Amino acid sequence: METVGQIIRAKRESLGLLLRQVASYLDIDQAILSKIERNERKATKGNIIKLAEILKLDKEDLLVQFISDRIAYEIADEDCASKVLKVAEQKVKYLKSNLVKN
Amino acid sequence: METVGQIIRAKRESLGLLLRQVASYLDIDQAILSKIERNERKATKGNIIKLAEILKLDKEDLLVQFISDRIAYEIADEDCASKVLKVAEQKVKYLKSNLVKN
DNA sequence: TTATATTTGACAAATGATGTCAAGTAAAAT
DNA sequence: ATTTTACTTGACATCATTTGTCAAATATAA
Repeated sequence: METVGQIIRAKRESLGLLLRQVASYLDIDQAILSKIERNERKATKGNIIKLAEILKLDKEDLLVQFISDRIAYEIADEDCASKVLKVAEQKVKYLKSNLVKN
Repeated sequence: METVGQIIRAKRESLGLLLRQVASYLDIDQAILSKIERNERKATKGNIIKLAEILKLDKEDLLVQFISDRIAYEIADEDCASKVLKVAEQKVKYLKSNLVKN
């Protein structure tokens, strides 16, 4: 079970890119990218999109990893976590079906 | 598909309680409670726990509704929403299995 | 050692969450 | 029809979190 940070670091190193190079492409300090890769800071959605570009990763996949990381972290300490996810899925479906109408 | 706000308002009214009474029990201004009930503001976790008490609602159930509301709202605009939830579920399981060990 | 890459922690700025307050509206009671 | 009561609204204040910068510390490699 990989985190976004691990995915990013692995791919960055396999491409032989430096923190400073990637960070400059994202327009952030390399300190932040270093922290993102070690899950000490969270990326923004914009960071993720740019990362997918420069690291040649599938944007959709990376976004899924990113958002699911956030959610998992958010509810991991709840003992009703899996019930929460089931109910959330129903609510999302409901919201989406209404988006079409409105 | 009910939101937490709708659940709270329905139960408060069925108990014949006023916004001001419930709000004072939560130690917040009634304006906030009014907004929470109409989903214009989000409750805190503490609010929810106190609401379950005073409205005689099951605490676990209400928390599930509360957190799933948050998550659904958070990802409703993503078109990969249901994939996100599936991956999140796996990650939660993984995190939980490690919590036992550490 | 020297150079290069990464990490760390202190701090600043921007954003978002949480709350107060007072004036506004709506409905019911007098 | 006025007054009272309950609720709603929006402007604003305060506080916490997020997001970032910077420089010094630490590793890694020439």
